[in-house]
Amino acid sequence: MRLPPLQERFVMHFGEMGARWGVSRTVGQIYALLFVSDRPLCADDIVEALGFSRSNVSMGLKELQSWKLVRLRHLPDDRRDHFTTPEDIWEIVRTLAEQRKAREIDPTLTMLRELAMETPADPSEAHAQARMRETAEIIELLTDWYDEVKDVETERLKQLLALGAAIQKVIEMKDKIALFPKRGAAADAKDGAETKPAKRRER
Amino acid sequence: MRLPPLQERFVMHFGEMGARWGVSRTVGQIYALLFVSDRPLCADDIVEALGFSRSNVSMGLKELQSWKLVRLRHLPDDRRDHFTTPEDIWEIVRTLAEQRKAREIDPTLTMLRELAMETPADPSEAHAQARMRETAEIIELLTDWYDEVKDVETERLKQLLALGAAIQKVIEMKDKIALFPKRGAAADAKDGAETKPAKRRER
DNA sequence: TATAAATTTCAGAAATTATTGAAACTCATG
DNA sequence: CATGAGTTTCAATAATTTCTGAAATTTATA
Repeated sequence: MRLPPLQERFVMHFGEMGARWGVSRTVGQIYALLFVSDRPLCADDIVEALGFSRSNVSMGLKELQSWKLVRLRHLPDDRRDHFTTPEDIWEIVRTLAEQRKAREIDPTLTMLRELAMETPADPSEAHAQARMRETAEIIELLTDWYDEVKDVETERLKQLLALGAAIQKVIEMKDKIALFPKRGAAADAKDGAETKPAKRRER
Repeated sequence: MRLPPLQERFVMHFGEMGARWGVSRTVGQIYALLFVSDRPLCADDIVEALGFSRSNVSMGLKELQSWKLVRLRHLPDDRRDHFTTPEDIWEIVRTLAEQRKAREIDPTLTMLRELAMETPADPSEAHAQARMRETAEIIELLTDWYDEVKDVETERLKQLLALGAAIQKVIEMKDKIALFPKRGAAADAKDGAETKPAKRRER
């Protein structure tokens, strides 16, 4: 590996981390390298920098493309594919969240819903099925939240994050204000959850 | 494997998923089995149900204990250790979040902070270092948010989740209300982020 | 404290996953 | 439409991880 020291440490760390995230060490390192690079890199650049075989790099790039984590670019007077990561790191965060949801959460939820529907032949399965239903409900709550929040624009998102748990105070305030109701219905001042527009349940 | 059909499918699925989550298939299956079981199970029960070797089950249980995902119990008139998962699934969600943060995020943040502090010998590292700094900032924003929200009690948390992106409306409302300021400072009605108590930065 | 049940350790075997190099393929260009 | 740079595929091999069984250790109780 022929790489300046800071970059090398970064790349090494993400190699190890990648392994915990369902990609191989190689793929993690390739991504880390692209992420810190100040220009698009082609496969040969990566071979040069990390010392993997050409074919390994090719497969790694293919996998990163399947994760939508890298972008293909073409430089003038160079036929080779070059790769970059988005300039905007928030975009990367969003892509990661989206992909992990699609690969881990969604299939699990599908399975749980299937199992929740069935009528077990063996009555001893009742408890297990109840737990599966409960799990599905919680996952639905979390993914519904995610689906709502994921499209909030970055600046707004930062505001929400900065508020953190203090959001509770704001909700309490809103509840008090609801004592002067806008529309006909007399709001329940104790429970802030009612204001949600209407539960989505397609997916 | 001697297990009724719904449980078997559930256990199999979580075995595969576990593999994507940094635990082995075996560990995933053991956890899934404990999760749906209506009583505490001992190692022999697990061997019986899943057909792994006794020692494999022992190591799996040890790993689950290191994740704090299972609880040790003792039944009357039985010397064997028995294991359960928490009744309250939200508690499991919290433990998972806590553990994954500790194993994946915290070490990464430490490394990024270290690298961000150093003065690169090679000036070509400037861009890489800038990206690392930016990454550290975003991770800090997210983990600070998490640290604030993680202790919110479950019912409150459900309310927050149910609000979802609609929270923006509440913030806008709060901003308007801030036009009648409580204390001296005249609030900026455009930017809701200022109300945060003060940035924690210990960890 | 002896003993027997329960659990853990650990080195090797088995299974899985990652990596490579050679060959096949693609496709813009002369 | 032939060439060759660039890319991908794939079977083989290397590396890693997981799993096992036998032996060692721990622990409750007699």
